Amino acid sequence: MLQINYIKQNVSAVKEGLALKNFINFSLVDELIALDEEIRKLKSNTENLQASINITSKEIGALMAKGNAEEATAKRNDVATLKEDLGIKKNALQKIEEDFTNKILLLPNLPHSSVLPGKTPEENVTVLSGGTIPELPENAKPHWDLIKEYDLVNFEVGAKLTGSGFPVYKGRGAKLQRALIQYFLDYNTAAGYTEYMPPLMVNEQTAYGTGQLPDKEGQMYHVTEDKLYLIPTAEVPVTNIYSNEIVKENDMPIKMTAYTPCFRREAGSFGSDVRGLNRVHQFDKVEIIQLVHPDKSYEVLEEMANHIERLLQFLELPYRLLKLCGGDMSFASALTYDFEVFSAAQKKWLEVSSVSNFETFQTNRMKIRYKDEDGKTQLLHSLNGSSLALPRIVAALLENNQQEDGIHLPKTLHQYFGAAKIEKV
RNA sequence: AGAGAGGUGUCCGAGUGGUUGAAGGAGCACGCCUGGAAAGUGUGUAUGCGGGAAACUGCAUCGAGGGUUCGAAUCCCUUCCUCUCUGCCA
Repeated sequence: MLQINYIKQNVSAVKEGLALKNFINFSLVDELIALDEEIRKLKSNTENLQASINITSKEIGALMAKGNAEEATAKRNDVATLKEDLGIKKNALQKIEEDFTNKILLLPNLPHSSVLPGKTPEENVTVLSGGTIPELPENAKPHWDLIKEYDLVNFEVGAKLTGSGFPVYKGRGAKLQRALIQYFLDYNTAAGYTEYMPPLMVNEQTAYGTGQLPDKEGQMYHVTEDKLYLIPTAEVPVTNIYSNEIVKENDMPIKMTAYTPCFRREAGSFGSDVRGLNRVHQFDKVEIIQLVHPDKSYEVLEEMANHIERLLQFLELPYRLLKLCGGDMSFASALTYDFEVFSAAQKKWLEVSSVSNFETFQTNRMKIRYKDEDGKTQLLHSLNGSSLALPRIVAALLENNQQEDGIHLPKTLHQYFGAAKIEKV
């Protein structure tokens, strides 16, 4: 959520930023400023009324104590008049405030000054790349064939149990999941991230904190009976661990990692994007999250990107890093990098990690703050990134490493998987 | 799931309608005392929003939301959470 004081002081910069994010309803900005003025006026109005009521009430108390009932009654009547007036004004204030809140929630975060314009994924910029794309023979198979051939993942059974997009991992397929999760967590904790295991369902307040609500309501599974949402990413519960906290300056940066399944309705997806493991409703992901001093957040963003890049190097996958253009960034993000790996048989770049700096957009909603040297309360910056999302990593690992005698796993996984390759059955 | 008890500041803890934003204690910060430390001692020590150059000041907040009242931490309703017992259960 943007801060109204900032908006008021930087109207044109705000509008430019919104334009970069393809948000062109500028009149909303002007409307918000006008509403804020109105709220201020009404507020001081009601507060003054309340102040005189408070004073008179104390006077009544004093008069009662003295036994001066007559004067007390007179004062009571005064208060009654004031209260009537106050009631009307308070109602008006409440309505305007609601209106204001609903409207300011519609504003996306402003992009960082380095974000380039653009409306579609095609306009993202490749910042760097690494690894080598393997030369596969003509008959190389896409992962959806390999998982059948090696009996690793069964979509049909998943569809029977739940529905499409809920894979059942089996045997070595299941073990590969477990190995990857274990490896990713070890890699993250070695870098100073504290491991968490959060709940997989969150309440409304928590979903609102990281920006899933009200923006992405339809993308989450909703347990209506208990008013809970299945988490679309560990970011939601884990970032909220510090909601409504004032953290000590020495405790920054806060570095957290968590493995969770992620649940996404993916309404509106179709075509080859959803083939095999490319897009599913339930998948495993290890996430890294940092809460940092605002001066450090962009430094930390680079650090997190480096951290993820090294992980992809250990996995020996060909990768590239994209800097997202304004129009392709998420609602809450100020700057986002996407890591993609090349899945050599389907000849496709697949997004496996998204690293973002949200600046104060989330922390403002969650009220995650610290005290600066002057004793003033300031918002932290929040960042997160996947390290990593499993299904597409698995897709690329299977496709890129397929050989005559089986799928050769990268060295770093041998110990975790308990074997150097997945043999043919 | 049923019955009961309870949720107060960083922590413990008092407070059942009227200078209570909240006693007392601990902790913490600064000062005094000390060769240094401990002990002792003095002062200070919540958050949000608004006004003010500042001193300071207004409003709100005693789990959350609503209500009664001139006035609520205190009374009523709703809701969440914690604990104890019973039930159920991995």
